[in-house]
Amino acid sequence: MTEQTPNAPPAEDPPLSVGQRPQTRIQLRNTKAILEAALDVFSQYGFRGSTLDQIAQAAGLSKPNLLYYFPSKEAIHVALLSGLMEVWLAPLYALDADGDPRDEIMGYMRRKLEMSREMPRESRLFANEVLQGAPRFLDGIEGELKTLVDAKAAIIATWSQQGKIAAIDPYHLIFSIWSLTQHYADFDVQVRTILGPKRDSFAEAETFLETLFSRLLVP
Amino acid sequence: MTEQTPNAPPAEDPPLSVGQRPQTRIQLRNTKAILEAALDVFSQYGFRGSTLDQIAQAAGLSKPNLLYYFPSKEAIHVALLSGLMEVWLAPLYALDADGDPRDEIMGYMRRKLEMSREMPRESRLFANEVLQGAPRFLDGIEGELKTLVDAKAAIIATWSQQGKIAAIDPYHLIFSIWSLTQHYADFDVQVRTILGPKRDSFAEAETFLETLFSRLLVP
DNA sequence: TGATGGTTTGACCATTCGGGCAGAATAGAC
DNA sequence: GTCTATTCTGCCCGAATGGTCAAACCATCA
Repeated sequence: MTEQTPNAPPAEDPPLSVGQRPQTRIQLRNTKAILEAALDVFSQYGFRGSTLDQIAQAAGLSKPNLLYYFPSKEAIHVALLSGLMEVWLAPLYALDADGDPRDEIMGYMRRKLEMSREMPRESRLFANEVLQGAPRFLDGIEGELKTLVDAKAAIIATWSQQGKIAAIDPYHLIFSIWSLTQHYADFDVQVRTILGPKRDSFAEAETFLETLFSRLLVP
Repeated sequence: MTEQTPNAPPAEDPPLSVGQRPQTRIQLRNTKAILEAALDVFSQYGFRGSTLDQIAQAAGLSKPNLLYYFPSKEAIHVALLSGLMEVWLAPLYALDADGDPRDEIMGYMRRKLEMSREMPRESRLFANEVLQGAPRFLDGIEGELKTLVDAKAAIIATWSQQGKIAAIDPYHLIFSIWSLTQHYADFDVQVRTILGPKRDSFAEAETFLETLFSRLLVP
């Protein structure tokens, strides 16, 4: 429940004046509440499927009050996306070129699965956005994400060439980690329905993915 | 009042393949055009993100004319979903208990990947729906889908126990096939952006997934 | 050719939605 | 307590949106 997200409030979106205002306690509390509520709503209904009224109600504010802190619905969405970007990419940033190849990749997979379990809303938020062509997020994908993936893929490629892991395409390895881990968050309803209420999908997923990637990485 | 004419235009049946109503040529053509257009629109924008005007325009019809063939926006969506269900599940239906275990599973994976390549709109349609909690499709998931998966998982479990393939959870194996193949359709924008325009994501995916599942299945 | 029933449309409606605005309420410094 | 900048709200608006309906259109066949 407790969000310990180290996200800085949207530095690019000071509510009122153009000049950078020092955030008051109220501003901080409300922008936080708004982003939290928006995460709830956007991740469940997508951008167009969500309404300002929904978000306002979830945040315990009136609609005009919402618009006092953010200039538009889209601004909230963008603020959310970019604010969560670094959190979302942190596990991949942590992949260390100097670590043990197998451990690093398995660790990345584990952290990603952990994030799917702990932050399913964030996962669905990004999934919704990308699914619909990332109309408000292409910049992020083309920029920071691509840069990061390119860098880490290069590291993995080196490991491959050195025979420390199997000779597989590093990009598709990363894709496979994304898809397999996020699947349990994004398609949670489906997974749970098929597995039934008694099974712990994430616990089982961990075992399964451990096996899968162990076998995949063996040189 | 042509309110509930029993033999008239489709009130609730999938007009395409299943319906055996005495359909006019015009009815057939237009319902087909509507569902085709709706697939385009719904798969791109999700249910709430799509408008009747969009669908009508894509189908080359007027909005009232749309509503002459389908009673509501939701009816179109449901008709689409249920109409496509059998197509979507066909690859899994084809998994044969009497075939060679490895071939059957690898074949299923290949057919699924092929479907992601050939029918990305359908993939995104289901993805959108499930992502948002499958509000209009839970029946399908709880019913036909779960039944089918249970049946095929049992087959795979047998193969596992007989040592013909690795001892892995059959449900998660199926999930992994879904997630890895559909990822290339659902997150197409992301995949293409990261790989760049010159690389053929699906061709590479085939190679990669071939390796991945070969290694995973080995007893 | 005229009758008939399926097909199409323009005009319309109620609701919802994103957003604007003036002014009231309030917090915090003095 | 006063004052001021910040925060909040009631009320409004124009544009979309899902959906309705009576009338018009048109293909077909007796």
